[in-house]
Amino acid sequence: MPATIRDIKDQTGLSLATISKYLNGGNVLPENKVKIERAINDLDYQVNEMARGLVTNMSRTVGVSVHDIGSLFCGILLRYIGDVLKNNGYSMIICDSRDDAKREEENIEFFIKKNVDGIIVIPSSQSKDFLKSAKKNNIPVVLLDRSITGSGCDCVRIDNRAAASLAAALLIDNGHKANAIIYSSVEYTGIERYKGFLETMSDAGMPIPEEFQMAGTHSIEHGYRSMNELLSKKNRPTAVFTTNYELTLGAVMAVNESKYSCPDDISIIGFDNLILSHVVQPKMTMVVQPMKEMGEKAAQLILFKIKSKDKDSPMEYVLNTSIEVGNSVLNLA
Amino acid sequence: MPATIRDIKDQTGLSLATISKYLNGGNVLPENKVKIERAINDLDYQVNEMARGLVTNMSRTVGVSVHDIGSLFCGILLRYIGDVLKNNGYSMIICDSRDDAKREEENIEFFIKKNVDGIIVIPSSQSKDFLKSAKKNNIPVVLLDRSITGSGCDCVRIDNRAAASLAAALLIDNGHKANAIIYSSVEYTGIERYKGFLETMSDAGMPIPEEFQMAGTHSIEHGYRSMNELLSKKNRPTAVFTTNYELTLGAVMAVNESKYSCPDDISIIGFDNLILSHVVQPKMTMVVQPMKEMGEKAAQLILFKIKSKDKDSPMEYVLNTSIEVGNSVLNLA
DNA sequence: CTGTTAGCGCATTCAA
DNA sequence: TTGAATGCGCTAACAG
Repeated sequence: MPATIRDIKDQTGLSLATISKYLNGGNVLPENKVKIERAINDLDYQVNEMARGLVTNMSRTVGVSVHDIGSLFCGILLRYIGDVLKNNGYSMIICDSRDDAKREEENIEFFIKKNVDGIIVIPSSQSKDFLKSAKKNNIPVVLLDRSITGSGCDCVRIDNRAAASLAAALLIDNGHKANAIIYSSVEYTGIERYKGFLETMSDAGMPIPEEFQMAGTHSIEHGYRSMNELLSKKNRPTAVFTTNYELTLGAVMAVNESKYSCPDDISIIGFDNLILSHVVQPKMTMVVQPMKEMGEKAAQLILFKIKSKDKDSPMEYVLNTSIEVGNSVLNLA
Repeated sequence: MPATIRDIKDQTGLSLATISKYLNGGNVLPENKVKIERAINDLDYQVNEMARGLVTNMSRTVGVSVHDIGSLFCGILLRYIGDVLKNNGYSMIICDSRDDAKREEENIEFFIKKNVDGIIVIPSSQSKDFLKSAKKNNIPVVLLDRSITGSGCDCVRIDNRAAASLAAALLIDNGHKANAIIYSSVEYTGIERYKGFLETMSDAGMPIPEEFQMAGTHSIEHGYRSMNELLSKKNRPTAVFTTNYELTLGAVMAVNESKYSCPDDISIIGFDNLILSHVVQPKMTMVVQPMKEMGEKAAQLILFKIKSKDKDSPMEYVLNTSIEVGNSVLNLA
């Protein structure tokens, strides 16, 4: 049986209240402090979080629902989220929603049942419906990567349109006039990037023809097939913007297996430099998201909401993307 | 404020004990059952897991420590583990050990502090030291992917030597006599696969020359560099065994960027068909682990250990690997 | 600064 | 089968 606060009381002769106060950071006479610390050490005492939670109505646990736990993007965010939470004494319960709205809603309900103090969601849903049980139970929610209109939740994300504009501007600067985009048309972020890219290109007098707009799923396959299709056209584009990690990976593989080479025959600007650049020749030019900052910010934010019971109007934290310049974009200018 | 069992009592007129009994699956008169169920529905009652845990000394939570939450291998296992646990009403707290033994030990201590009922570890450590606080607190542990000698823990894994032998046998059957291996020399599984491959090749009278034994880290980079090195030799091998997912990915990329092609110039047999085969041409021949079975078995096992308080001598569940035949191995015979 | 007391929500005796 | 009573380990009043 693990030691309880009573055992500390017996060994030190102090009262429960004094010991509890010490445990929660209150002021105690130095001599008593020493006694308590020794007893804790001797008895290998650890606070019973369930008993504490029953009184304080806090579990010191955060639920994290991710749209795909197998994706590198989620995995890396989870790493940073987990670090911050753990350093603050919070544990994270993770549930995978597999890009399924129903599962996502079940995850939130599961979190509530498990008495989490707060929830972080990397959403797959476009609608706010899945959050209703969190709302009802008054549990704070932070959205990561995507915001959801009308959700009333704080959100940490990048400006996807601006990020895509960066990519477009770089291609324009390098003199590319025949540009294509491979994007995910099944998710908010993909569509935003698509819009940002097309708009910037249009504004520059270089609208993207329909045959160079490759819509599809968020997958290596789509990147691979689309790049093959683009390469087989009589009028190939000179540059392609691949709007997420998986699409970039697939596109690069397609080029490498083809008779063409990057950047001599085709330029690529990718998205999310998760690992690819360590491996691929030439070094890829990439739009990069601040993964560490995003994960840490989301974790700090949920901790803040939990502690402050803050009911201010929701904030959007829009972080900056940047371009890591490699050698995958040829300068035609 | 959420409803408590007291509110159910007030509405139904029954006693706390009866309601509690119902909640825990006991027998209650049909009419009372109806009353209770209606009250639960009306009041939107949910059991307070912390209060329940305080009494039962169970948190219905399992800690999962993974060696790298960013890796596809861990991500996919987590998916299956999470499903089984959730379906049984258990939540999973995840901690990343980043392949660091110290972190791994801290993770276990953190789990204990959080009163988990059981622990699943996908270990990075070779030593059992990091498990000591689990031992002391008598918390069951299941190791996944790697066993640790003397740990006294149940374990779910594959037979890595046998798996590598399968790969060797396939190359032999196809008439390959100049074979190379790219492997991870920093982890148990990699070393086992290395040993299995070399042994089978030696037994067949085709020992692997040292210059064809590419030791290194578990990384895409190592696969990439090693394959490049092999390709640049005057006497190239005719086939290469890449012993994990990342190494396979790196090796494939290297070949695709080179003037050589697979399988005409060089055959590859890979490991862990996580996603690669959907994308790469030619379709890869792969040694595959039963990921779903592994994750589910580990989760079922920890649930069993938790419920049974089973103190039998530890078991090793060694699952079968198989080969998925693609077109990446040329038949020279 | 310290001690006494009550009670968080529930499961589990033991009687009835 | 049901009900009344007890306590899991801890925090938070409040009084000293």
